[in-house]
Amino acid sequence: MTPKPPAVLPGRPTIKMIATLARVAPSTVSRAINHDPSISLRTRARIQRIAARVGFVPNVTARGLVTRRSDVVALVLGPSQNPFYLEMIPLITERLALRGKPLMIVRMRETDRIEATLATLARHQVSGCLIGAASMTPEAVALCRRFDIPTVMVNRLANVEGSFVSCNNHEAGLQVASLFAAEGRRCIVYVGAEPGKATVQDEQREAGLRDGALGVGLTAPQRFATVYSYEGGLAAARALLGQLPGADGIFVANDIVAFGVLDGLRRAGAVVPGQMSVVGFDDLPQACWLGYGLTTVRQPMETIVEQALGILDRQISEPGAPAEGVYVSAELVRRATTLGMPASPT
Amino acid sequence: MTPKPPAVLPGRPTIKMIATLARVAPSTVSRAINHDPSISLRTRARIQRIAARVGFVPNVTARGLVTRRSDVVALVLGPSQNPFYLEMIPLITERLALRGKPLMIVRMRETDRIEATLATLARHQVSGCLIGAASMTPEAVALCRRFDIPTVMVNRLANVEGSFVSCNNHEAGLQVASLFAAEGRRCIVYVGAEPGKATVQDEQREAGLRDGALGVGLTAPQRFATVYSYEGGLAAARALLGQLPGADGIFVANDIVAFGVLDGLRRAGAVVPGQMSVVGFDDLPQACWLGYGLTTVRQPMETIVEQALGILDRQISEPGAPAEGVYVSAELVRRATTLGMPASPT
DNA sequence: GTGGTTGGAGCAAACGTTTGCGTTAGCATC
DNA sequence: GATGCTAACGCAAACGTTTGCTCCAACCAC
Repeated sequence: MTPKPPAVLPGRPTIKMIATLARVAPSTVSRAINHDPSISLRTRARIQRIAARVGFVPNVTARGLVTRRSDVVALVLGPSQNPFYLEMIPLITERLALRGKPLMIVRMRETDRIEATLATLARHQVSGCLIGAASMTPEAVALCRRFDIPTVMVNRLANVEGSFVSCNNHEAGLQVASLFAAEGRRCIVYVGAEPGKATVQDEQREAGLRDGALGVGLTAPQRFATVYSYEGGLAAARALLGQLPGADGIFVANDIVAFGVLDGLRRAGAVVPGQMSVVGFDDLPQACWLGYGLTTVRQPMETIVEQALGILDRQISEPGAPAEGVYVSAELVRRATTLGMPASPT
Repeated sequence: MTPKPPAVLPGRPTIKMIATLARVAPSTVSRAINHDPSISLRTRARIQRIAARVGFVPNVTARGLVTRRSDVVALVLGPSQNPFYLEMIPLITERLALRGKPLMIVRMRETDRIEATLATLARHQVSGCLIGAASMTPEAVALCRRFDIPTVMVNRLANVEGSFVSCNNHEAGLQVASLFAAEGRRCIVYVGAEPGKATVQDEQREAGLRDGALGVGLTAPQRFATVYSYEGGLAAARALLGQLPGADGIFVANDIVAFGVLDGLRRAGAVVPGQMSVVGFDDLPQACWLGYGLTTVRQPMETIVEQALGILDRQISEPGAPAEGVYVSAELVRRATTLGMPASPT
């Protein structure tokens, strides 16, 4: 009957309600809330007081409509089983919380195309996007530009333009090679991804190992391919012992596989590190558990995340900013699966 | 000079552009895209063809403004170190992807109040919310209602109203007790959270263990408190061996602590399971690694997630729906840290 | 031929903010 | 006492969708 009651009280408080309550214009409320200096401190304080009293919560959806930003940062993950990327999530959310931004996770299944995934991000007007375990294509990069989504690839390299932050895989490979050499290892192998699934990272790690090995007069390390999982590591260990019994130094592309390799070797009776050294990559929390003590290349996750978000910040604040690429250096952490640990105190 | 060029081509395609392209009204485009049956199949197809051709991506921000929904589901996590909740993320994102919804992660730090966190969700108009490792308060529940955010607590119980899905912790405790009894254990202990940090879940697990133990004539299990981490487990093992050397059956509140307990026991020379049984909770992937072989209570994560999302679906589609609570039953997975494994074939 | 139905599409008003400009009052300047 | 300046605020038009109506033909039964 009554076409519409004025409705000043019901539902969630909006800027308009506060405006009428404070007897100012909605625009003034908006500016007051956003600390616009062109509003006098008196009114600003008064409005903020009222806003707090009625429990006002700004609607970012409405804001996003006009600013074309949602304050949300997306992390796109591939189907990878590697817990490294999961471990990154708490860190990212924490750092983002400092900026008042939430994190949106988008996971790609094996069959999903990155282009479709980016469309999802575009729908939600994310203000930035981190590419985790997933690969960019030149078309995807174009889409990002078209949709105006600042993007940085974290820990992924690809032969495409764009910002990235990655650790120096080649250098890490060199370090591992020289560790093996210092231990007197003669027959080095690299355990990596199956053909066609190797990323640029993998290749660089392997290349580093190879270059390092050749540099000290060793033969080029043989390559064993396996699926990236604990079970894949078990299988790799079996294959390796069967096909190359003389192997005495193993560099595994990531920790999760390395744990499998280690357990596989032990089950087969191989003595680590006496007979054989094992080095992983990532430094997952489990690496320092007593049962493993895995020597591994530590990716400085905090630094990586910090840098990635920093780049994103810049790309967001000045849209035309050029792409940035930064390498952070990885650190070899020596534990029980290689020789020569400095004698432990006591 | 010219006040504004018609601008039919630039920027991201909108419903209006498609409307002019197809010579229909914007509303018709909207309905066509959303499969509204009141649009003839001919026009619908024609519009969809055009939309696809120009690469139209609907703007959920604009939609959210009117529908007051964003299609985003939030998962709020506490500061817990337990990887169980991280493992849940891929599963949730996958299931949500089927529904075309992305996942937003909101992490609470130790000092954050859940009420503030919910405000964040309200800003973003999330259409639903899963409470993971974090505790609800009655005020928080009220806020959810006020903000109209359907909420389900997953794997968390609290003495508040609201939907939840949880595994039957008490029953699991009983199972563990009877396993210990069948093994002839006499001195059972429970390793749980520090005082004040125990959740209802913890208490139920412990209560189940106690009830089971008393039921078969054992004394009530002693309780050891520790921080929920691997290192906490190590410490608990040390304390336990020192204070209660006669202990022969340990039920640990979760796997991550159990791994620490196990390693701590081994380091101290205790023989597992000969001298002592160890049972964990969660069935993390590491539990079946060769180095551990942890007997543990498996939380059926798939079922839990499926149920939680199902409840959420219902709460979203019919806003007034009553709260639902479902218990799923946990399954004891016997491995190497308890006796009596069925003889392995071969 | 009339009146009633109905399928298909358009109109226009929201939804809650932001923001470029326009307006006002107060004050100092000459 | 006009003029100019500035600080403080109001107006109104966006932003891209959705949705309750209205409207118009075309069809049906009588």
